Amino acid sequence: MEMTERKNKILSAIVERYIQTGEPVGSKALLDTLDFNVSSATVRNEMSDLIEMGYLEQPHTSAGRVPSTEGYRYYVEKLMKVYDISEAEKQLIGLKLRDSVADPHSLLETAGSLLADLSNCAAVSTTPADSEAVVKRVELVPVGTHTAMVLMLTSFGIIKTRVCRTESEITLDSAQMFYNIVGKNFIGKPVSEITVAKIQTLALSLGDKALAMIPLLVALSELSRMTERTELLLEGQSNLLNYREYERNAFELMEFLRRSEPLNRIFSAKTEQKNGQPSILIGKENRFRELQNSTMIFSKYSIAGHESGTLGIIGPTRIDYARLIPSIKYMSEVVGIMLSDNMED
Amino acid sequence: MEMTERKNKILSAIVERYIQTGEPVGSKALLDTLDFNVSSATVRNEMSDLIEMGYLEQPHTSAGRVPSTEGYRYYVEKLMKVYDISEAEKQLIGLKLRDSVADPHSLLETAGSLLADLSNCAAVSTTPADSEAVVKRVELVPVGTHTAMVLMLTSFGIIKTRVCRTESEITLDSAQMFYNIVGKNFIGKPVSEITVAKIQTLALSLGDKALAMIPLLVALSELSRMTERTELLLEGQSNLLNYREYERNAFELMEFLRRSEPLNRIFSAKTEQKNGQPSILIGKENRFRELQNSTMIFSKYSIAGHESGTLGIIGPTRIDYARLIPSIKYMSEVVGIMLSDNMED
DNA sequence: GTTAGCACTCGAAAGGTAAGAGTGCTAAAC
DNA sequence: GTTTAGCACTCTTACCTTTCGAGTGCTAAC
Repeated sequence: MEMTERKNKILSAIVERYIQTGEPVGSKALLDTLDFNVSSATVRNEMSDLIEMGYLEQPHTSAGRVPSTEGYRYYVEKLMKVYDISEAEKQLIGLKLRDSVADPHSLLETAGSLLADLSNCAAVSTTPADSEAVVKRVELVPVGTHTAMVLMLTSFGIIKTRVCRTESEITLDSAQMFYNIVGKNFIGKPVSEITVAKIQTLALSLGDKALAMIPLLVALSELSRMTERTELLLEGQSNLLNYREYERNAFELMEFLRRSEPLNRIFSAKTEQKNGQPSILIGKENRFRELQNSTMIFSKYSIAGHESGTLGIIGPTRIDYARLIPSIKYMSEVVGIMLSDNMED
Repeated sequence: MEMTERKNKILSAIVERYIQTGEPVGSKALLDTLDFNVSSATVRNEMSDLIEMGYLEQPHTSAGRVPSTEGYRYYVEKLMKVYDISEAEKQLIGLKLRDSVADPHSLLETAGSLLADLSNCAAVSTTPADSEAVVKRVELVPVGTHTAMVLMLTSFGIIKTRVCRTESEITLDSAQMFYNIVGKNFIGKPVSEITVAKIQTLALSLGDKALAMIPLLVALSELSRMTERTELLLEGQSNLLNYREYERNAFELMEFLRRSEPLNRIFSAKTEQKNGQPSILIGKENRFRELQNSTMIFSKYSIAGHESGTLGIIGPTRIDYARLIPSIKYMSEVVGIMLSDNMED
């Protein structure tokens, strides 16, 4: 069967109405929405075609229709008219984000919470990570006789610090030694090369100085791990409780979101992020059972051209695609720009 | 009416059974639990006395009894036999916490998530804060030509850092100038004195150098704000969804927890934390409507003798007091010790 | 191809009944 | 005076039935 212009309009109207109300849509209720005059019977005929084509579903015989995963997909790809994000919203986003631009973690946290409020869904974000990052600079800031802060700057402009304690006193000499070791072995190398194993071999060659150096070097390797590994931030989970569709299994979904590995796997899957458009996974398109009643929309943000992290939302399938897709796109762009700005020079 | 030994035992049995099952406790059901032989009628008589005394409530005539706020309070103060926290649990806590001892934020996060798992409730914790902290040391670590990291160490051993960007290039001279200004005006002073207002007056006396200094000084003032202000961390909210008592209003409670001010107000209220015991607020004892079906148990942790933050849980009133109170106490002690250790010297 | 008409389906809401848990009271037993 | 058996009573829960209405699918006519 072919999609006709009228079928398109009807499907579109059903999806949009269902997104609004969350109730199955009946043939009569649609009539006011449609911009052409037909009877409910005609609409019914069209609807039953749409069911046959797989775009609609019927919870039970005497109820209205509900879009299927395929229906949403068709709507998103062919029918939806994407709203332009309003100037006011842009302003708001810019303002809020600028407030916490200082460190990536809090920027992503703010972005997530903003997105959660905007969408009435749960928002997820990942802090920037890059296993290909290269160590650009390392500093040791003595803070006490036995305490120092190790600071690492990577090629992507991300600065990470870690306080560390040593058994033996930190002297000018030992600091110098640390810089020597770091300069010779780590500066200019990818963070992935700063491993505990490597540090152990290094320690062997240090003799009795090893004891003083090891805690500092271990701290450095931990900084490297932090740079490689992304942190997953979750905001506004409680928003999900407002949806009928999660009445029964909100706990299951929330627990799922807490375990960050599956989400990370989704994000890192080779999703074809077509020309900068957010990725969308609707209902049954999700591989994880826990998400099959949900939709995820997410977008990678790039720091200086490198896809470094992800920003997105999770909600029921009847999410407001037309409004939220551009918001997420815009937000991830802004986040990327702000983080890129931070690494200037 | 007087409490008798038998009334005590009955009340105790009711509370403990209700904590376990969450169902109103009937007179017959109690008989097996009691270590003396009476008929259900006798128990009923005692129960109706306990209702008169305000320790029990009846959801409706033909249901069993449920402890009232006063009933729990009496149980907690007079009847409860506090379990000793097991060695295994101590070990587990120590192990998990040691893993993330590096920075206070992640330590508190781990502690909260541990507590949430342990209790099956939501856990809250606050990062250490002290408005009386004194600036001990400030460092400026240039990171790029226009980027530097400002580091502040306070008397309580807490290190905070912030990346900051300047319009004009950061030179050795400007760094020296920064150190001079800081040394003269801020070192040894309470963080509360580093205000934007103060910085503005300072800037006036700097003439054309002001432009270079202001971003750095503002960063410093922001660090001070961060030191004064605590951050509230929330873990395991989704655990609450498992309780019947939150079926209706889980959303309300979660939203309440998200707004951190009320919780901060509760924590900072002059709660008589008697000889190191955790504070307990049961049901109606809570001033906030949203918490009147809940119990909070929380304990302050001290860094080097100063109460610096709070660690606790929020759950239904039928929380396992006897097991959780010692856990929270122990955990807050350990957290305090670990954070104090960090500031040694 | 469209529409009016109508029988039909099914869920949600409302009412009615029965079962069961638990009570409160009374009067007798200890 | 305390304890207990006995019993009528209360109230919730579950289950069943009925009713109502929204919405359908089909047919025949336009």
